[in-house]
Amino acid sequence: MKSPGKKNGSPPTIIDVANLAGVSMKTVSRVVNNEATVRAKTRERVQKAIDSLSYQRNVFARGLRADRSLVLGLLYENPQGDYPADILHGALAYCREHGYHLVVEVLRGPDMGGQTARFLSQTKLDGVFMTPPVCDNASVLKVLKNFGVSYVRISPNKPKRGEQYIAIDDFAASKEVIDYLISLGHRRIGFIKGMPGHASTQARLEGYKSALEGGEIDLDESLVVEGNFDFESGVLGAETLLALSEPPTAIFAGNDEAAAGVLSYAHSHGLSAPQDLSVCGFDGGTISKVVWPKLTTVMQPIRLLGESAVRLLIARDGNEHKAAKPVILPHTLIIGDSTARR
Amino acid sequence: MKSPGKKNGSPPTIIDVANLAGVSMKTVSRVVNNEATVRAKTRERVQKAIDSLSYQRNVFARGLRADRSLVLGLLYENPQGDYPADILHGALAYCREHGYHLVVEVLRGPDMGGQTARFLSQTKLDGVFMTPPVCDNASVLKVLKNFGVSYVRISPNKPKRGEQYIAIDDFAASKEVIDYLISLGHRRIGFIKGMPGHASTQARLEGYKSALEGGEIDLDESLVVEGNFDFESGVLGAETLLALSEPPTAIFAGNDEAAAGVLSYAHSHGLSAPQDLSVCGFDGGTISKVVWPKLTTVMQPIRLLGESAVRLLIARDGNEHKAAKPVILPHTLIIGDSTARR
DNA sequence: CTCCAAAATGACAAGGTTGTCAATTTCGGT
DNA sequence: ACCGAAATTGACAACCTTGTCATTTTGGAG
Repeated sequence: MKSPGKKNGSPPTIIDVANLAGVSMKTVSRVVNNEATVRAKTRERVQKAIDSLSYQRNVFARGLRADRSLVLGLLYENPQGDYPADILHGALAYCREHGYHLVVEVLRGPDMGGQTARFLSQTKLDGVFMTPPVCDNASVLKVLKNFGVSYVRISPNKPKRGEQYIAIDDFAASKEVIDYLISLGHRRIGFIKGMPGHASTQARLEGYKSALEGGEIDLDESLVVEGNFDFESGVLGAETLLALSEPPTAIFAGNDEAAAGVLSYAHSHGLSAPQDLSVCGFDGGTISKVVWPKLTTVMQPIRLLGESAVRLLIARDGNEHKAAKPVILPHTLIIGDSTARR
Repeated sequence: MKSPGKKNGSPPTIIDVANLAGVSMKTVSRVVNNEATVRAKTRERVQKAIDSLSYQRNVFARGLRADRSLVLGLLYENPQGDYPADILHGALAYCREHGYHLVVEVLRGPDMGGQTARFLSQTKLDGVFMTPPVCDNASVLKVLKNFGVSYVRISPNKPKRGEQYIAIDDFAASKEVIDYLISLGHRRIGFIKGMPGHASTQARLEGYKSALEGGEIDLDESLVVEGNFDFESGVLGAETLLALSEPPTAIFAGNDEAAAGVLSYAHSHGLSAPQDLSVCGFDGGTISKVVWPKLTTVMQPIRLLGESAVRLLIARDGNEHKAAKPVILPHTLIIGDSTARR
């Protein structure tokens, strides 16, 4: 079963297209690469030939000749859980659509910069994108600059003006959650922080504070406890908060996994949610849907994060100094069964 | 910061190595490709030159010239959830280690064979691996054979003797779970099946039956209900089972997600696990750890599945008729908090 | 020591694309 | 209709590796 339009076994080359369209192979190359200096009429004729032969450029020949490799890199630290997996899925889908490949490198330990350097010197990459905490690692960023590799940061810590990054509006999303809890009559709301150093940890805390202020509730520092985005920190956070002399009636955990920890602690101590305690998470992935009760949470478009990162890198690939505007993706407040009127 | 040993900007080529070692580039090529006909002494000299220049062969030039592309493919249907993500992770890691790339293709709808054919005619692949249900799709397998692409099936339905596939021993694992429940004193054990057509669905059911037999418990068909590996089917399964005039004291769901559904149904109907009902899952991923109570489940080495698939493909790439032995990976019974003595 | 087969090595081309730069065409202004 | 500048197109080399096939070297038998 051969694909239609082929005369012999081997796939059509740029020369076949050129012959059919009656132009030189260089002009075909120009069309394929979307270069500007081709007359519309010529372009159309070439495109028709491309379609009729279902020509696809040979990735290897291109990679060999051009300076671009058509390979992008994803750097991250912790390959567990929904978050990186979804990023990866989104990125892969978009890469494939556009003929790019994706290599993944997991960075670990103290010398991330060195690992990055080794990685880059072995693989010629057209661009790199990173999730926290890698995207906030100074030595990694330095190496990337030295190698002249363009990069996109996902949810970075302190993005500089004009730097290319992608994020959601953690501040606003967090504020929405707390506003919702306040609207349900809650006035003592616990907050379990995310991983220290993560940009979103800080932004979500600010959103929390801002919402309290808007609701004319005084901030009680004892209601804000440490955490790091995992199940165990949810358990510990709940333990601390519920041991207070005046415990909270609602807890906003740093993310869904931590919220699951809160639920778990509550259940095992005879508290039922949402009757005795309202719980909110953040992420909106699988976890929020399989725990009982289903979490009220913020849905992040995580796949879209990965997809957007790749889109930006591909758009920039070649066109060196494209304006680098940050991309802020939309979020959605999901009302689950884990929150109730006080 | 350049990598050590490079004189100018561009990386060393096979010619640089040849000059340094005092041989022809062809001989270097032979060493790099581990071909047999190189004298030990020569090989050593070349290897030293390779090391001192930290030469790495250009993937594109190789791909262009050689018949092999160094690209493997992963075909699957449903890119959601832990399972495919973990497969992908394991596969990607091993690919990178060995200089291979990985492209991912999601097949959907009725014409999987046609999609596969289109995919293969566009990309020269050195091998393909598939998860269920793609790996059981007859038209896909036929297309793969027609194209002469070697493939590995993960958890296939009816593997033929001598065919290359990877799986865990679902039968034994399931039996272990039921044996454990029996050892806790349970005698009425509900079983929620997995997705129809999946090999593991059948194997786990057989394991269930075998264990009952071993425990001298008569099979009650009403305790076995349909399902399809998702949360909702766990909810529905629990509803059906718990509505029986003589309901089960323990339920073994098809996988963790379905088990989470069972827990959810139980909780919302005033039953607490494990006191009123023991629940078991299957997979051992994130879900089993974030629900309350933590699930008793079977841990599958999912990442290892992906890694092994790639390992087999790479080993076979080139050496056409390597003996194709099935690979059975080990599983582990994880005792959680969702099961208790009856 | 010579000869021969087998083993080891080398010379050269080919693979499909894009960069460079030269050649040709187009088009606005006279 | 003609000129010159700008736009468009084309010829050819180069990218790096491996397959083919010829050549050289090795090592053992005579």
